[in-house]
Amino acid sequence: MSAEPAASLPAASPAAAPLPASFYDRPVLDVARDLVGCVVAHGGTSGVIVETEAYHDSEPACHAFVGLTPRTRTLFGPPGHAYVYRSYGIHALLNAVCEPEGVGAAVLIRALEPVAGVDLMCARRGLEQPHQLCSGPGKLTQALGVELAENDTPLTGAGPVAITARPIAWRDVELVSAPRIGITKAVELPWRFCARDNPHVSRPRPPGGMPAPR
DNA sequence: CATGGGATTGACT
DNA sequence: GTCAATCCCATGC
Repeated sequence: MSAEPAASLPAASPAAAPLPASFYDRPVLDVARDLVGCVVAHGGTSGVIVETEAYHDSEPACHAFVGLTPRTRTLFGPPGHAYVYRSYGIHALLNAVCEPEGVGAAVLIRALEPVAGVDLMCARRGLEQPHQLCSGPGKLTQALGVELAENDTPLTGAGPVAITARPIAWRDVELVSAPRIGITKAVELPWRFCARDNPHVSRPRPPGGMPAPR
C-alpha cells in the first residue's frame, strides 16, 4: 500500500455534507484509516472518530466470515450503511459497511472525541468526565444514543446517523496501528487505527511511537 | 429446541 | 488482576 495524500479525500466543507457511498466502496483498511478524524453525528450529539478497527470476511474475527446469515445481511449489503449489533447482550456497537455489495466488510468505530451535545452525552452516560464519555465502542453508542434500530440505515445523509469529512484541524492526523481488541481469532492483524496520543482512545492505549504503515 | 459464545463495561478482590 | 450482566443468533441435535 502506498501513501495517499489527504488532499485526495473528500474535503471538509462548511456545509458538512455526509461522506458519499463511494467513500466506503473501497478496501476496508483504507476506509478504517481515513475515517479517523471524521465526525459522527446522531441524536443531537457528535464527535470526532479517534479509533477504528477493520473487519473483512476473509478473516475469522469478522462476523461475516461465516457467510450470509440473518445476522450478517447488513455486512454484505451496500457500502455506506450502518451495521449495528448487540455485543455481550448489553452494548450496541456501530460499524460502517465497506467494500462493494456482496463483500462482508466493515469499520468498527471504537472511540470519539466529543464535539457537540456534551451535556446530552453526559446525561445518557450518567457521567461528567469527558474522557470517559466515548472512549470505547459501547460507550460511544450510549453517548450518541445509537441503538439496534439504526442497523442498516444509510450513513450518507438519509438516515439518523451521519458521518462527515475531517475538519481542517484533523486533515493530517497522525495514526498508530495496533492489534484489534477483544477478539480471539486473527489476533495478529494490526487492523486497529488510533489517533496518535489522543486521550479519548480506549484501553489498552497503543504505544504512540510508530506511525501506521500504509 | 437447547446450548454456547461473544468486535464490552463497570464493579469488585 | 477477576468476574458477572444480558441478548442475539449460529450451531447442532
